[in-house]
Amino acid sequence: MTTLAKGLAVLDAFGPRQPAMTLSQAAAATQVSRATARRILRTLAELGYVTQNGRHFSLTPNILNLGFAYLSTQNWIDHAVPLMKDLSEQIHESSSASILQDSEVVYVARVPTRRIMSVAISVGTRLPAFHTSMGRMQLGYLDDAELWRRLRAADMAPYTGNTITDPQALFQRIRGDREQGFSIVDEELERGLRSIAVPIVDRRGHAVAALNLSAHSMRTSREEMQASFLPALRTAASKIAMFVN
Amino acid sequence: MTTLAKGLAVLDAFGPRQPAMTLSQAAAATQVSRATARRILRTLAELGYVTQNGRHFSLTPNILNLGFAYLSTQNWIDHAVPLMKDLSEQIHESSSASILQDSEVVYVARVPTRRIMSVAISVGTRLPAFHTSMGRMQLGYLDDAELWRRLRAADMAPYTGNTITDPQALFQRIRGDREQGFSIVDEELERGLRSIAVPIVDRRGHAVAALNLSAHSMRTSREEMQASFLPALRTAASKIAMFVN
DNA sequence: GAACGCACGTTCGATTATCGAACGTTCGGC
DNA sequence: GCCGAACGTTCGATAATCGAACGTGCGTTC
Repeated sequence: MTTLAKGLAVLDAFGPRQPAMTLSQAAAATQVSRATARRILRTLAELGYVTQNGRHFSLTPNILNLGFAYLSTQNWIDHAVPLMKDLSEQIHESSSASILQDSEVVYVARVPTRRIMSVAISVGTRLPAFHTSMGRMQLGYLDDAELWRRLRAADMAPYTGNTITDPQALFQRIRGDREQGFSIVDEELERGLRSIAVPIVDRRGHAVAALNLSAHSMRTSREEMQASFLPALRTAASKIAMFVN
Repeated sequence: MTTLAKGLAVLDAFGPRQPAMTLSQAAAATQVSRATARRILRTLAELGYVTQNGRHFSLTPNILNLGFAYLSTQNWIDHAVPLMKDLSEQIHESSSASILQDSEVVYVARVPTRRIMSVAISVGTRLPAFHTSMGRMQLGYLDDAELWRRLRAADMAPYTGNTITDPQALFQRIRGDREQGFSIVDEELERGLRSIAVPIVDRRGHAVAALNLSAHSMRTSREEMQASFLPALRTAASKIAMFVN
């Protein structure tokens, strides 16, 4: 394990549970010696990524630069947000964009209306790809071998009674969603939550991201989603797609 | 310069201008040898922070984790967003929260309505503290010596004809804003933009952040801001303050 | 189309930063 | 106010790191 890896591990160790850590706590949390933790924290402090008051080290807003370096490389996101806002206002529901990363989707843009999910979704949030509409849509663009690899790698713990956990069933569902060009997921991640997603496809035909709308399952039926959400969602996605390279 | 510092410099080197870099480009951009850049990029790839396709390395969404590590240490932000949304809906204008970092404010939460600024503001965006309402409000909580230090350090390039660039005048303005408990900035950063900010104060009396509302200067007068925006803004800020430690 | 030049990625021994164990220090409990 | 434990710090042995040299692939020229 290199110093760089350890340093990043230290940064990663900070979180809601550990907003501030002493040298020893950081060492324990990242499995490095105290001497190492000391050097790393000193370096990070010099670079302005952490501050030390007393014995406790805590993160500074400077590390936002690192995190947002990724977002700033994805120029299309900037163009997507206003389009998503229009979409959200037209449908009166929250809209999100996410990209697929292994077996998770990572939210990269979000226009919320009222909150319906128990967990607060924001940019950077990760959700299990196999149980979300945006995840399934993007997984559908993988070839069979790769899709099966990820199906085997992911743990299929059910979130609700509706969660599809059978790999074979998931495989067919994902292939079917790809076929029809959209994915609707009904209360598989959370009771009362229904969402619909379409892919954002670049000019080479690759799905670089997915765009969705989500709503209360009681208020919006599957049919209603397909009839009234889908056309607007597709229009927005194709507009956004014009900005991806 | 340690390896950790160089590694972080490489991550930092990625941006809108350089979404993808070859090994040599990264080396040149960060002033390290190609051998060093090679090892760093290999390590970052192993950790999943960058991917290599062909000769080009690019960032993966994993680095968002790093950025959001900071936000997740600031628990109050999660509680602030719904309150800001209420505020924004009540006033029909965008609301933002930011924290002061040296001579810049860093946006940590934002609830947009229609867009009025030329640059898109999002979480992580930085603006010059001395020419923003949120910045001035937080600067007002520094003691004289520290405030003067930052006044001297900042470059005072005017953004519009209204921008206050005289240090003495800025000092008095900041002290006055602190006195009255709010700051209104009129078209100093961008023509047509007027905004009002109040501090978010912890129980020790420190300003941990600022909260603002911004509007078109033509549509909302200074007096109107103070009369109708300020009370709601103050209420929201004091509610948010209850969540800061 | 072949030869050249150039820039790139890669390799390897000298060098330097790094790590584990021992040391001094501070804090909390009794 | 003493003791014990956990903490931060130091320093020589060690292992990762760096600069210079190497081989390779690509574009350019004649």
